[in-house]
Amino acid sequence: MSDAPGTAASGERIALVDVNSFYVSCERAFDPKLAGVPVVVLSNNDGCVVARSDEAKALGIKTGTPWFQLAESAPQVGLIQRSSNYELYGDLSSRVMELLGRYALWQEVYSIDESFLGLAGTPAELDAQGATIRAAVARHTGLPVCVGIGSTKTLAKFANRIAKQNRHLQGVCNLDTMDPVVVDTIMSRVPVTGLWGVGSRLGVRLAALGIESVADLRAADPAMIRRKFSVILQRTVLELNGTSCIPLDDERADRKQLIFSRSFSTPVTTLADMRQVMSIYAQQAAARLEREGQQASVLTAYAGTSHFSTSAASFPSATVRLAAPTSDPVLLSRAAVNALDAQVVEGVPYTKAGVMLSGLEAAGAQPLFEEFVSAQERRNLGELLGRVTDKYGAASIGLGIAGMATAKPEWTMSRKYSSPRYTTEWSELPVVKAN
DNA sequence: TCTGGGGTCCTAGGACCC
DNA sequence: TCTGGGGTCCTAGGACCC
Repeated sequence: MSDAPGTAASGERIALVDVNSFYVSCERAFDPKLAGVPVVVLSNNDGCVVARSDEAKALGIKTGTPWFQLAESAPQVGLIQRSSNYELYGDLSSRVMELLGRYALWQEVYSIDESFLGLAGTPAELDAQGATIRAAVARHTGLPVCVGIGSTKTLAKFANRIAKQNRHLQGVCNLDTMDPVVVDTIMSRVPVTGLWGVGSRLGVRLAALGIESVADLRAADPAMIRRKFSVILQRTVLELNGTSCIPLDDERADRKQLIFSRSFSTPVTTLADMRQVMSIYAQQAAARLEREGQQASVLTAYAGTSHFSTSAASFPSATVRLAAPTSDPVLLSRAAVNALDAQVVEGVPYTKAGVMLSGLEAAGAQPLFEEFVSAQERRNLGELLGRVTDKYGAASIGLGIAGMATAKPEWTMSRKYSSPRYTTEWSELPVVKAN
């Protein structure tokens, strides 16, 4: 088992470390007023709840709740809201990840607030390592983490969930040092949809077979699961039984697609405005592509009306294959604008739009042809735009109809409750006073 | 009035080729 | 009425994740 490809070596265990209520914890790390009170962080456009403090959870607030439904009663219940501040979260994330890496044999950063770590030692030593990691992150970043330890990724994820839900474990759950009878009991109480990889759709289909708890799925026949569901769910069954089959991804593969998508603060109803949207979004996407050293060969431009609107729905979308892989903002912008032109209907209230780039590959290959500008000049232009926007913000420079630095278009995203960029902007550094 | 954004993987089916 | 058998590539859709 432990010698199979992609599994932890003998004696090794997998830890899953994640930050509790990550976005809320980031806000709290810089604003003491937020400690101990219900706090929610909102999605772009201050649309809906994406992170909740324990106190907010205790108020019964669910992830995805639209802010407008909470706004009125918020002052009465003492609920505080923040717009999402991705610069802050991204910066704290990299600090946490760097720190975690110091304690591990290997590390796979799984998301903005989660990392798998390879640990070695006796079960008791692993308990101690978990506590050490937790204390170190708290001391260096002010963020609370939980640590789940198991012999497979799925079990580590499960252990992490147990650590979060049971205060007395003090943030660390090691399945190897728990009484197996207790583990069985917990597994028979946790619904199968609480597992990594089992969502609500699978939950319904599994329930029809009488598989409702984690323990039920662990006891299921892997071959039957494979037949009736998929290899993915079969892997989950095997992993629950201690056989590692989800490979480690310590080398982050290049991404395969890139999406720049936003909802508007006010609907876009004219073709002229939509052209501007497409131009700006495509340039944003191009800038990311440039930063990652990649090129795209396929572009999809899309827009849509509100899913909550009662008037006729409209979801125009067009995909174009580019003449050659590119990260050139000029070409991508032109492609995006042209792609959607024929499908956008004047007068329809579009509430969101996006540009998706796919067929990505590493940059470096020479373009197959040149138009008016040489490839080298184009590269320089893309890099220049990237450098300027990195330094002065996305609105500081743009091509053609996207160059609107003086008047921000009315539809641009709103973030009314944003905290300062404490760690990434000199002028917004927190000020500490000692008395 | 007001409801996010960004990814991955697997599977089935069609186009096309020999 | 009979009307092969593969293989590959691509895409759309479904499901999941944070």
